[in-house]
Amino acid sequence: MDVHTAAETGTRARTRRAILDAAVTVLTADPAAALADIAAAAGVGRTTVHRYFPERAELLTALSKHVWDQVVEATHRARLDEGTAAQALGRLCQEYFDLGTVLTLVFNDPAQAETWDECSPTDLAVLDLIGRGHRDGTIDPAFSAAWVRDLLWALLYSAWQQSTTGQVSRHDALDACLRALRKVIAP
Amino acid sequence: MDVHTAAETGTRARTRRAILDAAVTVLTADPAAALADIAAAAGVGRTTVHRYFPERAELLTALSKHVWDQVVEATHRARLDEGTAAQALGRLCQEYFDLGTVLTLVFNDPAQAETWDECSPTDLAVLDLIGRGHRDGTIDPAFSAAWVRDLLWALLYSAWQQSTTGQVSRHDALDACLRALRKVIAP
DNA sequence: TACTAGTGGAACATCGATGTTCCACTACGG
DNA sequence: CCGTAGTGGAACATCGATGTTCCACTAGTA
Repeated sequence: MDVHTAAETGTRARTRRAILDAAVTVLTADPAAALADIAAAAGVGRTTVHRYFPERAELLTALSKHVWDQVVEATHRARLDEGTAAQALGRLCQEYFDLGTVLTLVFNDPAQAETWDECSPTDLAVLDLIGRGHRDGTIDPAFSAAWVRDLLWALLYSAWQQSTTGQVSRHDALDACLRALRKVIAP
Repeated sequence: MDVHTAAETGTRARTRRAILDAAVTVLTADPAAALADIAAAAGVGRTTVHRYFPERAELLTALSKHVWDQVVEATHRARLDEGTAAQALGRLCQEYFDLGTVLTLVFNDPAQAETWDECSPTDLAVLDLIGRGHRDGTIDPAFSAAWVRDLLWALLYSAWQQSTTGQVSRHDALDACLRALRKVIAP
């Protein structure tokens, strides 16, 4: 069957996906959740989880990669090199926001820090974008690139917080997030 | 001896304090850390930890209260009713920043959420302060009170992040944090 | 000096999460 | 209809964290 090299068959891919999605949901709520909880959330048996990810660490690694791939895609969709840097940063903010609380998972997990490499191409692209904003005058040079990047994440975290606790609609949360971002980076 | 009602003797108070401080440090780095790690960090035996906090949950509760007390004190020191609301919010930001990463602990712990009551007097005082800012014209009314409060935490988180990773000095991190805060809330 | 509070460590029992094995069941394509 | 991929569940072994008990040690103090 050569399962390892070829793409997995439909059923297997679907089950694998279901487990990863459930893991995102459950682990976001409780990073120390047991595999049994994840299996239940995915609607599969605990045995099946072990069939796809023999060890917990492997599930976490795959999960990290799963989320990471989404980040790379989202960053790509934001077309960082089009328009002014401030506009591109706004698009990036929207794209990341759509990924949901997923990101807080890997973002806060110290064990997966190596996967979330600060020097990854994506992170560098974001820093470059902010540097471009410093030069094209659409981002306040008084704030360092690293600070603006961290600020972006912090604002997203707040926005997710607001929309999760149910006080605010997703749309309003994103709107406030974008307005705050623009105000801060405005030169 | 009536240990329970009277204040604890010097030695006991000191040991208790050492355990709580160590717990803050260790649990901030890894929320799932074992009691043995906390004991080691505190420089006491694991048995001693159990002597002060028979169950892990009791340690977490005491820890939460420990941190919470610091927040209440910091809020008080910020003298929220003096000067303009924007000035007071700046002072509050500084006071909270000085508490360090301690706050991210309770802030992120879902199990301790009830202690961190959203409707606590302190939280209400902060929301009132922002409301005052809306009226006295020093805080942009386009941002709701809850959003500004969450924003404050988000900025603090970023600032701590920056100063922890060692790229930026504590002073510079706080400075950037305050400047960002002022820019966002400026009407 | 003797007494006591406080401590550290060894040893043990317990519990929950993890990982493994095995078997029965179901869906599905030949 | 039969064989196979995929699955669920029971049962078991293991491991680490937790909680408990007991005893020996040390620093103060009457």
